[in-house]
Amino acid sequence: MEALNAAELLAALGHESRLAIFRLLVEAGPEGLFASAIGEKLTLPPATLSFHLSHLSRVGLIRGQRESRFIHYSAEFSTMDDLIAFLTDNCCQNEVCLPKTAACATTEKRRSRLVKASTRTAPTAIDSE
Amino acid sequence: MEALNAAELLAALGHESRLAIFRLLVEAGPEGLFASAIGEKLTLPPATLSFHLSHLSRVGLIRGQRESRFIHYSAEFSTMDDLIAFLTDNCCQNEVCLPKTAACATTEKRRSRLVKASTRTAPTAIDSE
DNA sequence: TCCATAGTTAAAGTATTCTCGAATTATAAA
DNA sequence: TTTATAATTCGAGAATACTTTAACTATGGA
Repeated sequence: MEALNAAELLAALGHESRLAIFRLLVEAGPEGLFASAIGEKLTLPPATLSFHLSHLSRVGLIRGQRESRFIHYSAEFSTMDDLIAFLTDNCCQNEVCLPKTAACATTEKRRSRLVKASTRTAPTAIDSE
Repeated sequence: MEALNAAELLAALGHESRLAIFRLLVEAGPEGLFASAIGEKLTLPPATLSFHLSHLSRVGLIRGQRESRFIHYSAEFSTMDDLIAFLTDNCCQNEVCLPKTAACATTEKRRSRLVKASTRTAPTAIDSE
């Protein structure tokens, strides 16, 4: 996987159709789904579906693999994980967070998996493994 | 806070400047920062900064509060938390995830805090308390 | 009151993204 | 072969989003 921009990942998910596709694949788990199944569930025209699938693939959130005439898509869980880690990393300057902010509480657990890539004032890239 | 769309939250974060603003505020913690301090750190023209601050405010990711001549912004941690919960909710159909997918592992911990709002094929809203 | 500062809003131009029909590629079956 | 199916790429129009200058509002101090 390439070094990628967190903003790019978030922008990719920041669209109803792409988010729906991604959630479908997250729910489906490692087995994933065929493109046609996704298209049926979401009733998207083939060209539109393909556009969004390739966008999600490009940023590394999903992965497609041809199987005979079909293409089999699955979520890239590690990318999602890196993204979540990025969002919560260095939360509250690593001080103890307020009771409500569970997001911060998980930061420590994720930290070990985190590839450090963000500078403090210009957060930019996530290097995946 | 209003019922909001997860895609809207993600789209709001899916822009370099807004993500940088948000991360700055996440790092700053509950104390937050003045708008002017954000502008200086990121060197954004006032109008541009204001545009992005109001976008982030509108979707509920940050909050601004006037303090004399300054406006004091802080991250809405609960919104970020809801968003992360949404992303990982129902991951792998709640089966045990592969070793790598820590995002799934945290789903259970977050579930208790989750306001159920997503339908399976058309994920849409996050109701924040 | 008048001026300076912090920040927002308005408006308009520019750029980017989204959608979907039509054409195209890849595979498989008749 | 020829035909059918699964999916992608092309291309052009429509819709959104981004940036910026200029004008405006709000607050505080001289």
